[in-house]
Amino acid sequence: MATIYDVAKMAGVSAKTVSRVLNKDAPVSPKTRQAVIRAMDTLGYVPSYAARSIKSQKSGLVGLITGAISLSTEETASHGLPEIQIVRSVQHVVERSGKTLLISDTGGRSERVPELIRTFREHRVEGLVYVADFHKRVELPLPGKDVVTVLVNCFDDAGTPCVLPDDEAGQYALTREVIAQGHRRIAYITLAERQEATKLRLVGFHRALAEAGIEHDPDLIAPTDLFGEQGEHQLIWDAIDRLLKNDYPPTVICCGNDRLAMAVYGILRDRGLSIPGDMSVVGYDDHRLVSETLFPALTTAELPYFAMGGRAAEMLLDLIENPDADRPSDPVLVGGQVRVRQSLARVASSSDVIDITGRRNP
Amino acid sequence: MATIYDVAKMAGVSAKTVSRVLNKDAPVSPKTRQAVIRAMDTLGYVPSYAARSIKSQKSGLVGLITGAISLSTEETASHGLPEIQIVRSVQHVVERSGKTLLISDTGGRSERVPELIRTFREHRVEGLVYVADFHKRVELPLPGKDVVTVLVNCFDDAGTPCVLPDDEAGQYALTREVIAQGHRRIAYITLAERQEATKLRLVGFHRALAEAGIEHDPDLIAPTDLFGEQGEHQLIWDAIDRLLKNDYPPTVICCGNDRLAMAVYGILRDRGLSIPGDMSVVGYDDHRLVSETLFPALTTAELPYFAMGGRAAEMLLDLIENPDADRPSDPVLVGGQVRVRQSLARVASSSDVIDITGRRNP
DNA sequence: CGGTGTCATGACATCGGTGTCATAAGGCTT
DNA sequence: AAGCCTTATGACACCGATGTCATGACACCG
Repeated sequence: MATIYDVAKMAGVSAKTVSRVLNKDAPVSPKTRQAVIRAMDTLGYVPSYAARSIKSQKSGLVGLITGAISLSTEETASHGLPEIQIVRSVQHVVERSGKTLLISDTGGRSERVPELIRTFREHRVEGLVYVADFHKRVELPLPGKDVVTVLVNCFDDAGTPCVLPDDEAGQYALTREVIAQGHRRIAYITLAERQEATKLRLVGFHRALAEAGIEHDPDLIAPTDLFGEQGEHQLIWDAIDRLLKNDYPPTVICCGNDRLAMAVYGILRDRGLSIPGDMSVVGYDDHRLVSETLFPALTTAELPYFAMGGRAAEMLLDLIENPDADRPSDPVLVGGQVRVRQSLARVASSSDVIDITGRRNP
Repeated sequence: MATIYDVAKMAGVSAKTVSRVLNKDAPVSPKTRQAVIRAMDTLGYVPSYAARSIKSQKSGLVGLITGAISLSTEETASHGLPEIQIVRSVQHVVERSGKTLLISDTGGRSERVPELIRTFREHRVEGLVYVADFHKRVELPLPGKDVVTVLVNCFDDAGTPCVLPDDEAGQYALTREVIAQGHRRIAYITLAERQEATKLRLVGFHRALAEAGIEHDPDLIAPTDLFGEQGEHQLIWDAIDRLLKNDYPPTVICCGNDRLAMAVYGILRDRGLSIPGDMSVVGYDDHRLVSETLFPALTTAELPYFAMGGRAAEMLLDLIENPDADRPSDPVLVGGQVRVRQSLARVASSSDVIDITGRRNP
């Protein structure tokens, strides 16, 4: 590959002059500039980033680590949640800033993280982004003070800057929408309770119910601990079975995520219920592949992965620019939209009437 | 960040000796080695890749471009197909070889490709992988002879080495499985006919039918041109409507992909048909999120993205090692498994009986 | 005891750029 | 015409590693 000296020789000038043409940091006579540019074109010259960066002490690189990054040996059969959206938006923002993103995937083997960090440090990355596959607490080996770090979709106890989905607000808004459609008997099949998102969303769920004066009925909450194992359909079947056998069965089932809603669709119909005629179904995530394709299309709350990634990247670039500015100690929460689609039906006011008698909502 | 000179000074040796400890390319006395290692640890020293690579003339970098990379302005609302699996496996193989992968995403704006290539050349990548979101023909700006290139999930007219899914064999094997379950009236809702995959899979489909002595019935083929626009549910509804109104309706519907199958599930049930009791459904892709979660779980053919990425990465690394070896001029085809799940039912031999009378299979 | 070989180590050049400073050429002032 | 300023350009050092070659210390041999 051609070097700046090859270009200089061909153009009959010094290397420094070529450098000036490249960087436009000093005047060059039009005639010389032309000759230099012609030589660069002829040789297909592209300046070497490596050579530049040893001199300038700036690598222009940012690292990103993704893929089941928790160091605790926790089962994490992440079922293809599109955390890739986070990566895409980080990429987008970083690239637009003129820097280059190095992406590493642990492939679920979190013990490799230190090794990846070492590689990043060899490349002198100026910043690091950690992306988790779902909202979780993590304990991470940090790269050191000279590499600023931002966490996305996860947080640690060390107070590392982080960007998180606002699960509480999301579930709250979604549940309000369900209530606005007249529903009063609202079931909720949650994900594993130990998940951060589950805890927060339950808070939002209950807040919306309380605000609407709907009393909490524990029989309508069905926790499921799914992690993509065999037999998870059976678990969901049982949960639904219990809900339907309730004396006052629900008119809508809220699901912990869109994937769960997909399974619920099949099971409800297998039991002869139509959606949303006999039962409304609501998801969470707005996993477009699922929510838009299911028939009928799924009402759900957006997990704002794209926005989160962008926000995190901007924070990181800012921290790289001003390393001494005091970093926000609180997590940055990003809210998402509620997407109302056909799976949520308006229910007749009969329940409202009964509501008034005080019998159905004890 | 500490340099090799800082380490040398602290250890009381020359930089070259530190280099020798790092690279183990010459004997160093145990005592000196200890002192050097202690100094490296104290300073948190990590050698600079940039400095190394200008000297060695090897960057140790491989570039990857993904995201709607066709240069023709073609509508490509890729609906989240997990081509990310390709990227993951390329990453895995490249990383294991000791090199580092640079990933760029065009974000659907293919006109940015030349710009991305320039950035890669600035970083002196030794090889380049192009990943397409679905099996397609492309016309690409190639980076030049000093950067070997491999295409994945796409091919060009210039004979660039490429790795493709064996769509013909996949659909053939899948259809054989359907036939083995006793089905004779087999419908096929295809994707857009201009897609490479569609053409090839139709060939495999017909080959399997012909081998089983089942005559081709054009009324059972329903092409749909879906690209995630509004109203695509209506298109699928119409296609199914036509199939069901057939005098001899099908006992199974094969779908162009798993996403389509997901929509078909909903529509069939909305019409009161149970799956697979009244109608079997078969997909393509083995998009696990969909195929395993749908109830009942979906029978489908694997699109071997993971294997394809690994294969492509190995090819590329090989080409980097031996740039002069004659490259394979034919596409490398990678086959996938057939995944039989509950959505495909065995049909009673009644059809076999009728088969013999020759009335149902005209 | 001098010569020779081995081992451990260092001085210095080099890779491809950029920052610093010097200098030649030309135009303007007085 | 001498002096001065501006403009365009080049020589050289430097960034952080590694390759080449030299050198000093020491052991071994005859």
